[in-house]
Amino acid sequence: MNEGTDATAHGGARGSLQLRDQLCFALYSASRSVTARYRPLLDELNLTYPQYLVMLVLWEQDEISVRGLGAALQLESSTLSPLLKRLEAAGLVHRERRADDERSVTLTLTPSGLALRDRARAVPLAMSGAMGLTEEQDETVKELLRLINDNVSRS
Amino acid sequence: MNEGTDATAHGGARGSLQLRDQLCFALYSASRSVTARYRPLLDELNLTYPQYLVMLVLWEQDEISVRGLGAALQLESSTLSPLLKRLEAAGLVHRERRADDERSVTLTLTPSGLALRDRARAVPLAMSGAMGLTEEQDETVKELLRLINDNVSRS
DNA sequence: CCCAAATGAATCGTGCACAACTTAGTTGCG
DNA sequence: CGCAACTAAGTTGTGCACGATTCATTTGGG
Repeated sequence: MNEGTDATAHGGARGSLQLRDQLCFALYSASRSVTARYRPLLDELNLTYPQYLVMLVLWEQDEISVRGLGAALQLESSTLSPLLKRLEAAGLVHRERRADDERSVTLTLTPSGLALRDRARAVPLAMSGAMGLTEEQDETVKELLRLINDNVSRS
Repeated sequence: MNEGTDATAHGGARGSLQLRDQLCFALYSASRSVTARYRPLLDELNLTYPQYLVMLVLWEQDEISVRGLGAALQLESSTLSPLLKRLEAAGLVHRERRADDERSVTLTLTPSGLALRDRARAVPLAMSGAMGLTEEQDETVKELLRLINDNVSRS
């Protein structure tokens, strides 16, 4: 009814200002919903969602620099430094300046951090169930999200 | 090579702890990239990304309660209250207690807030270009994101 | 060798998100 | 009517995100 006021209101929603047409909102909204759904699972592990992502990286590749972690997660040191301090305070991660380059800090898992991996194994499957996508939909959306990420990050 | 340690390492990635297999990370990561890409566009309008979303709602439906806005954006009053104060301070939004229910606050656009709509028209199209999806991919990913959102929010 | 540029991490300030709580106002039931 | 349950906003505390800046260290060119 109010489409007359929109420049491109003829089905193609690319230039619309309507919230429901915006891919960005679908993305923002789904991301927050998913994070919220993770929360109770991660509470069991005493991790926040970004902390969980950091642990995923470390479980995959122990001994990594803050810089390398930032590259993997696309996060700045200004985000990671305080987060890593909290993980260190929780006894999951050890931080140490590199002997051969004092600018760099090497992250390693403590025994406790390594052990947490076993308790975390149930998390991805539980979440996959909550999302309720078929294997094919799951792959499709992951591919499209990575495409968006690549296109938008480029330049 | 380290797939032997994963419970379900045979192609199906549903239960993997590897970062690149996680839909949640693709989602989180794409969402942040897209928001970052919006930033310079929205700086022109002196809006943050969540503020822009609030303005989208108000441009679509002027006169809405904080509660209604929260329902539209799936955000709590604890997030919206300070954000709306900033929009009011910027002279874009007017807040007023309802006469017939003093608990409720009605939001309306100021002339300046209404005028901003014209300057915002270019934003969605510019972003659509930056994301670089075909019309079909755009629709597909929006549908799947809404499906995820629905499934994950349910219960 | 020296010093300017570059690099890696951390710090600071602003603005979300959200849980837990508070305050004020409304409603409905005995 | 009276008051307990409920509702709408707002406040507080914690933890991201990120730009801008700082600090220590390393590197490379003259």
